[in-house]
Amino acid sequence: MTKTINDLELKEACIQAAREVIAEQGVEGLSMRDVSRRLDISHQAPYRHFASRDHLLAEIMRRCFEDFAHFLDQNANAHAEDALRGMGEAYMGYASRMPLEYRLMFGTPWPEPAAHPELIKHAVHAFDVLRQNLLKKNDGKKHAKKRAELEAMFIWSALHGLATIEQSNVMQHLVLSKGVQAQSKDFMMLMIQSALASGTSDEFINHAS
Amino acid sequence: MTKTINDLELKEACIQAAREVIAEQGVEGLSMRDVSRRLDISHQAPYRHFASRDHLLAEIMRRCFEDFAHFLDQNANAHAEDALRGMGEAYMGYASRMPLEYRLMFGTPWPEPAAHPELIKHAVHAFDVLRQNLLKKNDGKKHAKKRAELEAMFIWSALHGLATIEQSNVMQHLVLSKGVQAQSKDFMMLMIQSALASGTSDEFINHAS
DNA sequence: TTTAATATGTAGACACCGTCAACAAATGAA
DNA sequence: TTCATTTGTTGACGGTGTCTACATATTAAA
Repeated sequence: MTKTINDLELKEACIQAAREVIAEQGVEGLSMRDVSRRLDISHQAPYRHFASRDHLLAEIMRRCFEDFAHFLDQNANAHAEDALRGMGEAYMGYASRMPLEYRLMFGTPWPEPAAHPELIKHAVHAFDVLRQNLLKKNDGKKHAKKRAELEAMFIWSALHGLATIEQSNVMQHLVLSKGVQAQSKDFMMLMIQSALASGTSDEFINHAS
Repeated sequence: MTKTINDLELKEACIQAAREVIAEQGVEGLSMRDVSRRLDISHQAPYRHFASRDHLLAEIMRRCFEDFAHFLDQNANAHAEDALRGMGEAYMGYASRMPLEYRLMFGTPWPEPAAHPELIKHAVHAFDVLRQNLLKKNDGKKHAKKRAELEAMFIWSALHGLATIEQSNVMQHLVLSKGVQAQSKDFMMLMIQSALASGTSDEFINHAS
C-alpha cells in the first residue's frame, strides 16, 4: 500500500515541481531534468510516471482546463440574473489573475490530441459552459442550437482575443489614450451585449438557413 | 563590394532558410544548426549576422509585421466604400492564408522588446492601420481619438481571437452544428458592425468622461 | 604596394536538453 | 521462497545554443 501512496506522491510532486518551473520560467523553460533536480531524484525517475515531457505537460494542461471550467461554472451560476455578463467577467478575471495557466492552456502548442484525449475532453467542457448558457438564453427560438454556437464563438473570440492581447504586453507599446487600456474590457462587454441584443442573430440565422 | 553583396546574400539566405524551417516544422523546430546545415556552412557562420537565435527570430518577425501592415493598408484602401469590412476580411484572410506567419507574430513569445525596437515599431504600425481607419470614421465626434482606440481594441480582439482559435484546431473537437465553423467569421463581422452602429460607443464615452 | 586592421567563416568545446538501454532494488503474487 | 513486475539509478547518444580560439579574406592606411 505504501507503494501506491509513494507513487502518487512522486507523481504529484513532479506535477507540482513542473508548475513551479513554469511559474518561474514559462512553459519553454520547463525541462524534465530541472524537475528531477528540484525533487532530488535521478533524471529518469519522472519517466516512470510520464512517458515524455509532452505527457507531463498535457497532464498539467488538463488540470488547468478542469479548474478553469469549474471556475466558469461557479461564476456563471453566481450571477444568475445576468449569467453571461458574469461569465465574461469570470473569464477575463481568470485570465488576468492566472496568466501562466491561461497562457499554458491557450498559448501553448497543444501536444498530439490523439495521444491526450483527456486534455481535449476538459478543454471542450470549458467551451460548453458558455455554449449551454447561451442555449438556455435562446430557448425556444428557431435554430437555437446553431444560434447559440455562433454567438458562443463570437463571445469566446472577443474574450480570448482581448485576454491574449493584454497578456502579451503589446498594449504598452501602443501609446493609447488615458483610460483605454483599463476600460477596454468593460467597453468590449457592452459591445458584445449590444450586438447580442440587436436582431443580427435572427437575421443571420434566417438568411443562412 | 563583392564582400558586402556576399554579406547580404548570406544574411538573406539565413533568413530564407529559417523561414523554410519554420514553415516545415513550426517556430519551435527552428534551430541555428539546422539553418547552417541547409546552407552548407559551419554552425557558427550565422552568428556573424545574428547575435543569437532570438535575434534571427526577431528579424523574421519584424518582416512579417512589415508585410502584414502593408497588406492591411492595401486592402483597407481597396474597399474604400467600406474600409472597415475590407480590413476585417483582409485580417482574417491573411491569418488563414499565412498561418505560420500569423502564429509567428502573435503566438510566439516575443523576445525582449528592449533589444528589438524595430520589431515593436512595425507591430504597432499594424495596429495603427486599424486605429487610423476608425479615427477617420469617427471624425468630428466627441473624444474621437479615445473612441477610435476603444473600438479598435474591440475589433482587434475579436478578429485576433477568432484567428487564433481557428488556427489552434480546437474547433474540430467542439462538435459544432453544420456550418458554424464556416460561418463564424461572417457572423462575427456582422455582430461587430451592429455593435459599432448602435449608440453604445457614444453612451460609453459620455459616461466614462 | 605593403601592412595593419577589421570583418567573416571554421572548428572545437561546454553545458544543457530529451530519451533510450541496461542494471539494481524493492515490492507483490505464486 | 521464488519469481515477475514495478520503480528508481546510471550511463550513453545525438541534439541544441553559444563561448573561445583560430584561419582567412577583405578593406584602409602607410
